[in-house]
Amino acid sequence: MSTSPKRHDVFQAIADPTRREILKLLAGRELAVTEVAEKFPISRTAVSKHLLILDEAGLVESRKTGREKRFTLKPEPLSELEQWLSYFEQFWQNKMSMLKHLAEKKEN
Amino acid sequence: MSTSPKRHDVFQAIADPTRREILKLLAGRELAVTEVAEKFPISRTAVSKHLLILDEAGLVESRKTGREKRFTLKPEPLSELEQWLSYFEQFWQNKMSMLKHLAEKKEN
DNA sequence: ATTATATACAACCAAATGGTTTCATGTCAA
DNA sequence: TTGACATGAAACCATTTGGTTGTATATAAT
Repeated sequence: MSTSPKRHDVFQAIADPTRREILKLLAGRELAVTEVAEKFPISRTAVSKHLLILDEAGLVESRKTGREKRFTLKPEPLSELEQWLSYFEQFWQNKMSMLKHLAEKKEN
Repeated sequence: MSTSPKRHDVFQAIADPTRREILKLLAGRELAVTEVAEKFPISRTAVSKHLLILDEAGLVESRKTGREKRFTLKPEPLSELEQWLSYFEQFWQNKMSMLKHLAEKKEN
């Protein structure tokens, strides 16, 4: 009845860089498996597996329309991450060290 | 010269539940490998490996005093996570769904 | 000097992970 | 209805992961 059997949690789901990219791709727009796969150098099957893992973590939602299955981001489970993170904020006594660290990363 | 060769990033580092627990343990206090290992059902060697991975991700700092090596939390790299998360906040259009999701988890 | 403690290092192992290719099936278009 | 397209599913593979045990070495404590 509930969603997927949840063999993967949010922390595992976002551990993989490809999956993190997929999430960004699906943020806002709805894409079919093939459309997602086009953006990556790996096979459609591999992308499909990543989508399954993201689905198990509740991070994406899918809808079958005709022969394709279209996915969108479902950001809610990220709250668990946010919650986890919030615990550590108290140990960032001086937020400066964090800001400095942030400034050091040019990358997104 | 920089810290460790960083074969592991923050996302991978926090993917494992044992490592997440270790981080909480080290938040605030400084513990030696053996002291950390005592809190887990796994071997000291296994814990030591987890500490190495956390170190590679820059999430802990160690200091050798006599025959022991004492670790503490170094939360700064968590900013990368926070940064990553912040991107998705815009897709949480109504924060209610997030709060609802948070409310559903009794667990910490 | 001897023993106990704290850690490191190496070898090994089973299971999980991230990928592939191949084949089957359902759906759309000519 | 025949072919093209989108996906699913299975089998397989190499590497990584999370763990183990055993051995070595440095530091304390007796």
